[in-house]
Amino acid sequence: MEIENNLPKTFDAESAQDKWYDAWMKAQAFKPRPGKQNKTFTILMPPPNVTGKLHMGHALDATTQDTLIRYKRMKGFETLWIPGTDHAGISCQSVVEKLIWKQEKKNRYDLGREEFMKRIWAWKEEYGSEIVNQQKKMGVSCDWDYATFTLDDIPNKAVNKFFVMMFNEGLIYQSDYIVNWDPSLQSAISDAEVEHKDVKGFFYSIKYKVKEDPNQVLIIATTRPETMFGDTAVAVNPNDERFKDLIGKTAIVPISNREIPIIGDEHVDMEKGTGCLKVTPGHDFNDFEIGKRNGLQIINILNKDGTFNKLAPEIEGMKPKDARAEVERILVELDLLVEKKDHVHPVGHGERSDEIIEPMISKQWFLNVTQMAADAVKAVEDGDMTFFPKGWENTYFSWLRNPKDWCISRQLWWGHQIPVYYCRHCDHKWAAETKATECAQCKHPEIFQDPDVLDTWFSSGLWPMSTLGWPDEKAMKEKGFDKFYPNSVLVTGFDIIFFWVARMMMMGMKVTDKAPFEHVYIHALVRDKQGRKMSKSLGNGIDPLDMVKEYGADAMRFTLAAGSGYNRDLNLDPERIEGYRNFVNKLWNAFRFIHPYLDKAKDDLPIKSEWHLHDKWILAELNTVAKKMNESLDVYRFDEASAEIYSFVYDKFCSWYIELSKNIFWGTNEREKIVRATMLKYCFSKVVNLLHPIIPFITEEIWMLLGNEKNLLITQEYVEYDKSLENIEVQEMMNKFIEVTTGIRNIRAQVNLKPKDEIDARLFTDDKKLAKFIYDSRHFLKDLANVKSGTIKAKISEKPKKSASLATTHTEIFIPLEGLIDINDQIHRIKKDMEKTENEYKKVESKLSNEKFMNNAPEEIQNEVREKAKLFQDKLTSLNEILASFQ
RNA sequence: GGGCGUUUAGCUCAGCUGGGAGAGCGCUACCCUUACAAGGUAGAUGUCGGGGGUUCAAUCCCCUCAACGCCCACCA
Repeated sequence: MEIENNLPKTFDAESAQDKWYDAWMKAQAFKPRPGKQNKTFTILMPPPNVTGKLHMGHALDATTQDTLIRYKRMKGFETLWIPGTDHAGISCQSVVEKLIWKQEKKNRYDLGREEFMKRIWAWKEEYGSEIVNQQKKMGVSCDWDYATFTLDDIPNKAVNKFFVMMFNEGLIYQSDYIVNWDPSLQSAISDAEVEHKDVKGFFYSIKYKVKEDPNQVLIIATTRPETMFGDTAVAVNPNDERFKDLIGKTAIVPISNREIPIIGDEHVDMEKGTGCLKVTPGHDFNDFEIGKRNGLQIINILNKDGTFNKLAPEIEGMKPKDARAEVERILVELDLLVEKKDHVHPVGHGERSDEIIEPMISKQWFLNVTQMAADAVKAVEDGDMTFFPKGWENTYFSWLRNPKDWCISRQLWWGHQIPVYYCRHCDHKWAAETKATECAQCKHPEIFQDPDVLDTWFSSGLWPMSTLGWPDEKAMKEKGFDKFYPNSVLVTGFDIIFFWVARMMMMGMKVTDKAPFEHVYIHALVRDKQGRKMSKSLGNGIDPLDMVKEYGADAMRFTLAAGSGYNRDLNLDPERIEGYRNFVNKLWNAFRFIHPYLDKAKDDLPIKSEWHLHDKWILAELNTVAKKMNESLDVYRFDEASAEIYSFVYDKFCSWYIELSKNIFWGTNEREKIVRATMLKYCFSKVVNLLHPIIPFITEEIWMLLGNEKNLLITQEYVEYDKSLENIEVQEMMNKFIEVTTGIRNIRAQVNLKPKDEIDARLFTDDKKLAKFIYDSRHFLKDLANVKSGTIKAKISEKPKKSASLATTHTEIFIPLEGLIDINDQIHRIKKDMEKTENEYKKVESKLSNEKFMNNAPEEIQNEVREKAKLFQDKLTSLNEILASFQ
């Protein structure tokens, strides 16, 4: 009989994606809704940059968080997933600056602050939402009504409020400091934004004359001779016998012929270079420290754009690279250059601009984080916040246990302008939450606001609160601050544990006294299949949207979930996505199989007495999977959860249960058909339910086709473990049955039987339950291994002669094929198996005969070993029997 | 230099509190069998990085060596 099937042979991912995303939105399925748990579950999405294009890191973020939120939603939590975007100060500003320069050959100063800001906002409005559309393609089920942009009104208020709080507590202060100056951005950037790269350069040895003794010359080694215009001392180690006498004397800086003191400072490494160090406090971090210790003068010889200023007249206007060459030329001319040799050394580069960073003195705002950092450490130590995997707390601690004050000002325009005002009239300086129009002290209207903006992470640190309305009381009420703060879990990559996690902890606890989340799940970083970082320069990036297009969002999500556990890297090979696309398709085709029988299926399971052994088995297996999936997802082991359901679908459901159903559907017993159809529908409902958090689209589609046109799967209750379905006995029996069936197939393959060749199988076992199980399943062996006839007898019975044979630990299998098989080949195979089994037997036997083992090993283990020994023995006996049958 | 981590099948990785080495992909052979060739059936492959120790028993615990990766510090 031909079965009509109007479903397409492959799953159409693309149309399902759009269809179901719209349906979920329409049903408002992403909005928080009280459930049976009577608890909330909140996730805060790490806000992608507005400049951004979706990359694999976002895809992983989206997959893990969406899987969690869908899982918890189905479990009956009142779930809220908050999306948002970040203004990304530096990178966004530089993108727009570059664009304007390209189109109009104008920089931001040409346009002026107001006009430039207008342009950047316009750019943001046009391109800033791109990433949101891309996220939707992947099925993220966040509540878009909560979407927040870091420069929105409320985050803005939050920033000002927090700033003023800290300012008034005296924790925010302004100081001259040596900062990492990015000449291309013309802004200070934080230590953490500086990336050190090895660069090929030279080590120059230069003569510095000593004033007091014209014959004496100090040889100073440096990689940066051009900074000598900023030298304000020469330092030697006070313990260095070679130079001890020089301390207190005066050195003369070459070229400019300035006189500078020779000082002693422990920092100087006697082994390194020549043991003499030129000290340039204005342009070197260590020298800055030396300068502070010794009260040295600071000379700034650089302009903001990184060129030299008039204090270095010989190289004024040059960039460091040219300046270095020029200084070298002059030194050679003056015969002051002793040596120049190749030298590779690390040089700081701006993470975003990739420009060489110049250490430079400037006035910056700082936040004293000493106490906040200590509190943030304590919260984790006390278990108020837990890292998954736990090891990441070390990274967190290592940052926060040695906190350096946070340089929070940036010389940019795009961002939150620092809410500090200055009065031109009375010189008063104050911080205000709302825009000031007159001096807080003398009421004079001639005031101006600090031109700098705050580090992007300043607003990011307040994100868990500001997205829920803080500090606006009305907004907090509307958004349910009290209900959803603290968040349940934060999902992010380890690269921003300090940048973001630590700062949210510090700031959140400062304001609310509570850690902003209970758990932090740190996922892997996505790399290419060779383990390299995906980057533009390597060109090895994989665009998630390309993958979605090619394989479907579900396939990509499953791949990412299957790769996410407690690992640190996720090496992604598109071939893996293809593999899981095949899995998605397998699921689809399994559904196509049951589809024609659905009209026979009842809504409720039949009474237990009607359950076939195979039914009991599949329900027990399904139940086991449900248990493991719940357990795994609870602790963020997406890899385990994926593997469980994957192997269930392939190795249990498709390979056996569906195969075992064909005989029934092709038979004539209508009642059996109804029972089986009901079972299949039931199992399939559970399977798509279990899979939904990971692959939402196909599961929602199948759920509908299973006859649930009115109820969306997204709002169903997640399958949980059910003790009444447990059935270890049937599971064991079925495993043996599978072993026997595979054994028969194995023999068929060995002797090159064609699938069409029918066989007669003679089975011998002493396991009576198994014998009955096989007998009850005898009709199925026709479909499974093309067994036409056969017998099951006790092992003691007479065996057929010269058959193709094989033994398991419980059953001997004989396929009488005399004349068709090579007897020697058979004997060879049996002997080989025997050898292997003997080896295994010896291993366990040696344990049993080991007195120490018998005295020390726990009884449980001893029993297990005894059990194994018996099984191997049984198998050996069987193999001997078979061998005898060839005599 | 300081810290963290990794090393298990050709590739990517899993192996929880020690007790017979696993998965996916790839590979080989046979099969277009009425859900699926994006498939089926069967199969091969590992001194669990090296060395030492603890233990009745070590892929798992301890020490040590090696290789690799990441983070931090470092422009003499």
